[in-house]
Amino acid sequence: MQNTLTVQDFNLSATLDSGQVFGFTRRTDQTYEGAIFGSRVRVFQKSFRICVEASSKKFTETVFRRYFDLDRDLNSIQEILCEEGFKKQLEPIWGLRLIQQDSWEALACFIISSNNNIKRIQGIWHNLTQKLSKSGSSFPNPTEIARSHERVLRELGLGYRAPYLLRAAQFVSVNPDSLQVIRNSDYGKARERLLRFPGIGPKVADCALLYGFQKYEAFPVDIWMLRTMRKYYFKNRSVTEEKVHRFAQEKWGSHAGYIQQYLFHGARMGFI
DNA sequence: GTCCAGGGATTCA
DNA sequence: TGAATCCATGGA
Repeated sequence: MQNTLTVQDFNLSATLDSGQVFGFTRRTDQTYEGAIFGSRVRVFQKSFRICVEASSKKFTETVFRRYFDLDRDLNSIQEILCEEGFKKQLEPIWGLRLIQQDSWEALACFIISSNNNIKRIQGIWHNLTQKLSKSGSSFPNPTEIARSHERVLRELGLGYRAPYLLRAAQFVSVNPDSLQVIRNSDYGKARERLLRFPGIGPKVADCALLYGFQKYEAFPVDIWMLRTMRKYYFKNRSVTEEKVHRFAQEKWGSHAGYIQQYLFHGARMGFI
């Protein structure tokens, strides 16, 4: 499949560089290669035009638009950023969108993400994909990881997170409908379920829920968000992650996830 | 050598 | 309850 489509309020590089997905490699300034639901894709943006090349015929424009959340109206997000006084500073990343990625991939990647950095997580993504997935080009499914061993996962760079990922993979491969159950639950219930897994705490759960289960109330608080929220909403006083989380939930509700993504990426880029 | 990274579990006070 | 400590690993 090769296609060109017209987009509004979409920023490909901000979307793919904002730490929500780890399987994309930047080839040129605006060209990325990666895997979307099992298809290899190459994506290129030039202003309002997107060019997509995919290895599979099953990969359609509809799939692309859903994956990049392109049918969402971002006006309400823009209004909030404006009210909060971030509009001007975050102009360079305007059009950043939350990817609707595969539930298992998001869950697995954010188990790996704990006390880790984005570059290493990307490296581990590629190691797992090359060594454990049948295709060698898209993220291994739960069964493929469950068949592996803790020792192998450690060799691929997971460190102490290896048993966490292994146990999650084993659980999901034995209970194949468990992800769908979480998807069908409301945010609070879904969060409770994820928190029962070893290696999944509040932050990892919120990332998985936001990126992999489309729970837009989720508000992951990592070290960057803690610093940023302290700076703008807590007069630089020390606050707990839990308090920041509660604050954002009450303030932004179902928009919290999107606001978090703009603040997180904006802070990492040095814009705020 | 030391610090840090999209944290979480365990131990200790 | 809340604060310290440990956990693998690689880049800065």
